[in-house]
Amino acid sequence: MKKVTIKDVASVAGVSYTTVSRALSGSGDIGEETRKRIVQIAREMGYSPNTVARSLVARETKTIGLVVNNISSPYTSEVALYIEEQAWVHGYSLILCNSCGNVEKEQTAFELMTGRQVDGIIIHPADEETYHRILPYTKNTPTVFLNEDMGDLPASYVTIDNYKGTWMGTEYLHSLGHREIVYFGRRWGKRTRTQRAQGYSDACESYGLTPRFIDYPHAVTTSHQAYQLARELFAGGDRFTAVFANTDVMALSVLQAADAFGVRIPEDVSLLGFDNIVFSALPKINLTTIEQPKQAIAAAAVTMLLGRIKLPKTEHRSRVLVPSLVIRDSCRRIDPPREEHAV
Amino acid sequence: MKKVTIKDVASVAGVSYTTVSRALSGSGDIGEETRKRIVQIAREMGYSPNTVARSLVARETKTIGLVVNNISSPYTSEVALYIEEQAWVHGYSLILCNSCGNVEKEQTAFELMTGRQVDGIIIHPADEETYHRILPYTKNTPTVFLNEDMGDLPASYVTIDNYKGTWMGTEYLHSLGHREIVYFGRRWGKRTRTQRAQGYSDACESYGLTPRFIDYPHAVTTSHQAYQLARELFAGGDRFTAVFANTDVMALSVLQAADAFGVRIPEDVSLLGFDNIVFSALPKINLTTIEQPKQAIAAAAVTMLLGRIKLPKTEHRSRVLVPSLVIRDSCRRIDPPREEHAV
DNA sequence: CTGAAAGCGCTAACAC
DNA sequence: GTGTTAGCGCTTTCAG
Repeated sequence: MKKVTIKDVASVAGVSYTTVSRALSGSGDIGEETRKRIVQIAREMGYSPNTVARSLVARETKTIGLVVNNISSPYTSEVALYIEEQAWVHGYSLILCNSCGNVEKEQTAFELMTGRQVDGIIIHPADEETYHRILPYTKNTPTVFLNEDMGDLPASYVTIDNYKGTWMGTEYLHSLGHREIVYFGRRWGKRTRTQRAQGYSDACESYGLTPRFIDYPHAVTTSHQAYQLARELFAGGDRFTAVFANTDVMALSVLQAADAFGVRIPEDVSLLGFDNIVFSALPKINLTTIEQPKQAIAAAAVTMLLGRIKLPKTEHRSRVLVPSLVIRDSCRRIDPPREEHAV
Repeated sequence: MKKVTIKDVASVAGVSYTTVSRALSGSGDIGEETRKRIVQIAREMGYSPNTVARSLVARETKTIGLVVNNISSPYTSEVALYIEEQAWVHGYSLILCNSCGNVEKEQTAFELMTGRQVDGIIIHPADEETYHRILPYTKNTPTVFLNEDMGDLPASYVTIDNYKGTWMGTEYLHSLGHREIVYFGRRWGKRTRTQRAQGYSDACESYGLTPRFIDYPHAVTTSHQAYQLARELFAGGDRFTAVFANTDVMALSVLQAADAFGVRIPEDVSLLGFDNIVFSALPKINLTTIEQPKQAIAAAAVTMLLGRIKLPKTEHRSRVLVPSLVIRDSCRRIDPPREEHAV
């Protein structure tokens, strides 16, 4: 089954293959008569253009790379869906790669993708180190970072205001009368994580509360590991009236552990998540959470990347979208123990 | 920022660019001395091979296309993760495309992907019509169908025994004493769907039960639409003691609707799902379901595709994996109304 | 309006 | 061992 090329069409049509190229790419100077005839013949012969060859001369592949930690994470897969849709609309295809939270694999992914001449890359970085690791590749390939505030680094990114998100969440819990809130699943290594922890921490301070953290040692959230950690939380015997989870997936694990320990949510302890994945809206889950505007994030990332592909020289830009509080049923009002009345 | 090519390296090294090619691709005849020197120079110059050019001559891209209905579906994204991992292990990259359950878009995706010279394609078809629509492309590009029994059609596929799955589920419900089981979310257009419905239907018949179907008119499952349908189910006032949902996502919607109507699961009605997505294991969800071995499916699909890429002439093959029952808490034993005792 | 020729970056015969 | 040459499929000057 040999594939039919432009030359095959040319010889059948009895013209030079240049003419065929022109007829097919619709570029300018060609007789309407011959054009139609060639297009017709090409169709009959089942011709389909070889994009690889075309890319080689055009020096663009109309392909963008997407590297994420884990495509099966609900948050990520939802964003990936929107990114693919946006890319598609603009005539771009997606090459997907899971880094598994591994910086080495991120680097390999960049090597592979730049080798494949992708026009640009969107990366949800695994770690703080990521930036430096992939820096050499970003010199030649426009890159936008997803969900990560790159601060002063020369990098384009779109993210949300994580600091504000956790502040907002803490504020909400405080307004419900909670004074003993533990932050579950703090991690290190990325600004996003630090900022989330910081927003909570600063809010606590401003309300005169003592921040308390449960740190999560692993790079990628797995339900199982988060569940183990949540068990320790409840087994620890510490006092707290609310837990603010670093992500919805973690919150779900807390929910599960609470269930195992006979702790009722929200009667015994309130639970607040972050991300607003679809399953958080489920009945009996009904997780109150901080929403990330996923569709807007995806659209902004694609738009930004396409902009940089067109004008690579432009200064780096950033878009910081705002999260919002989605109130469902996992947090309840309680009577604050001492200082003051609930608002 | 011009990219450095093999020629640049050659001129710096003072050799012909063929030599550089040989040095870099490590193929055979070249002096160990010069090889090392060239590799060194290439590294210093930041050379990175242009895979596009290489693909053009090699006539392979080491890329496989993956087209799915919706990457954000939990089942799909999990399978996609495993597929990407498997592909990666074998040195292949993934081009991802969402068909959104749309046959037109599937066709466009095939056109695009074959144009990009992918070495093969894995497709989770949207519809029965899919096969015929993409047939012309499969002539030149090895294709394996995912999650769809292609029957006698000349096509390679890996799927599970859906018929057995629903039979097994129905049998289980029957064994718990259920005699009025409704099948929620039957759809048309794919064998998979028909087979699921049929397994249930035949099992009912063999147990002397009357099959009852709630049909789902849409192509892609959205929680919202499934929820609406589930509401109608409970609003209808029909009698039933168990519902067997076509997918876990649908089961979750049933759960939600039940909640809204004050119907308790499993006290008032038992609920059985299909797929075993991660969230079904959640506390308070704890959905009993038919498990699809996702990792095995992914591995089989990649293996099969790679096999066909290597030997395209081979006869079409199929792998039909077996589903299994995962018992959790959403189905309970009841006293059968009349005929006989529960086992 | 159409054809000839060059070349995108790389590999693979085939010489030397 | 290394260089020369051709060519993968296509687009794009540049002539005519």
